[in-house]
Amino acid sequence: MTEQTAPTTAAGEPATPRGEQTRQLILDTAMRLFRERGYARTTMRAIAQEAGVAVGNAYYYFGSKDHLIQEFYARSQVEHRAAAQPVLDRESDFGPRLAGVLHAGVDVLTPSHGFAASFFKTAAEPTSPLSPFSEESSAPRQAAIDLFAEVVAGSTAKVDAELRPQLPELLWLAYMGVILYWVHDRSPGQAKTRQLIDGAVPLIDRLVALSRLRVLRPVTRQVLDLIRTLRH
Amino acid sequence: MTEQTAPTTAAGEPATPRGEQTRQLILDTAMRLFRERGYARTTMRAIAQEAGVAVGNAYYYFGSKDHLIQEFYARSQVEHRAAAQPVLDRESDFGPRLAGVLHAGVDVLTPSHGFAASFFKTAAEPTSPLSPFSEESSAPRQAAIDLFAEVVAGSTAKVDAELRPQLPELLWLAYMGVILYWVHDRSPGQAKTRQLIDGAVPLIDRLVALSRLRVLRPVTRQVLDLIRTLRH
DNA sequence: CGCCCTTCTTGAACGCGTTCAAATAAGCTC
DNA sequence: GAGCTTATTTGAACGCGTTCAAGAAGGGCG
Repeated sequence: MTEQTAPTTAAGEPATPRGEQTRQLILDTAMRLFRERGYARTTMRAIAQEAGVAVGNAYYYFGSKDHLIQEFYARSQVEHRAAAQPVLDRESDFGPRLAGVLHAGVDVLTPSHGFAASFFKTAAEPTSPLSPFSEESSAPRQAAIDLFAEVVAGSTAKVDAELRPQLPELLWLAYMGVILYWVHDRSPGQAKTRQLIDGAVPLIDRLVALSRLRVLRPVTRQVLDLIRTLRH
Repeated sequence: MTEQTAPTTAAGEPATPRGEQTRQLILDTAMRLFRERGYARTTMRAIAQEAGVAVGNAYYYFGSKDHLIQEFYARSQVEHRAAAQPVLDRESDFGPRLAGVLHAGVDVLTPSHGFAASFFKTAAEPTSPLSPFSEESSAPRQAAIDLFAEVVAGSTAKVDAELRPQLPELLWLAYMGVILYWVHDRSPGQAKTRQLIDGAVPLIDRLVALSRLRVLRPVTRQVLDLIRTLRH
């Protein structure tokens, strides 16, 4: 009652469509149940019942159960960006910046490790719009890549001129690798994923530094050519 | 009628249990339908009907629809091994051996690209027994790793002593990466995956050679330590 | 208010993967 | 062959994600 119910702005388009509250209600309920019971054991009927709506109503807002996950991704991405801010403000060296951002990503996801693992498969399906490589995910993906662009741009590291434009996407790819490991990581608190980050970052740091060496120029170019070829 | 029906060997255990024919029939039917219609659009009812058995009978032999895929993996692995044999016989240099084996793997999978992509997600799920990292897949995984061990063992390449025992598994991991790319590869005939192999193999070759250099010893060790730590 | 159009909501129904108690066939021992 | 045990086969039934025809609720306009 205290909330405004679907006001219409002076402009033609409604600021918040009527169903926005219902949408959020369903989404919040779904996330809660996913966390409580896991993805597979949370039924659409249960989500609808707990949210106090009909099953079909959930499908009015979300095309499928999988689409609820896409919302989860979007939320996580925003959280990741926020969690990374202090690191970006504080650090100026490339290594610590990268490590901080990677750790921030894992930090954000940690509470969801249990159920994130169970629906990870959906994201891995190439034909799925949920794939991180898909057209439909291009917005959150680009946001993530931009985050790594900030890691590079704000650092004092000197990067090979040819490597520089490719680097953010490569770092994002490395992040996807970290996530892949994290999903499979059954160590307590996913401690091994932390070790992976702390072990891999110095290597990446060194690799980036080495790419400028005259001797390694041909190799650098060879790698970059390959990557450019393989990109769609 | 011309076939032997469930003979019993002199030893206690039956060479072919009675249901083996039914099992193979269901499996062959399933593979045919997967190829014809894709994984998702092939129903268990359709498999059973085409094979001329009841639905429940399929579940007597295969715990789930996903388990049919596991059989597909096992078959593919055997085919891969066979397809790699000529390369292993012919080549003695590390690079060509590795490239040949990787290409052989893709060769074997190519006819199934359409439906392999659609069920790839099941393999990616960490909790699934179908995951290439899972306990249940350890037999076919080990067979695959052994194949890469042959790539190394039979080659004239000199490999760093510390790297050598880890190398087969690392190459298998690289192969998994190739498969991951292949699954997402929509270029005609998956030509880009071929480019990936041809581009990556020289790099791997060079990296392996470099690992013996005294200057790079610390880095090599650092990488290997990290890998050992991360392995479960 | 009465009318119309859009947005939202409902729940029964469909097809799917999967389960399971019951029925049947096969082999073994006497 | 009779009886027993194990291996195999059946198909109805369950719960799930999803669809969709039907209706309810708003809001704009005369």
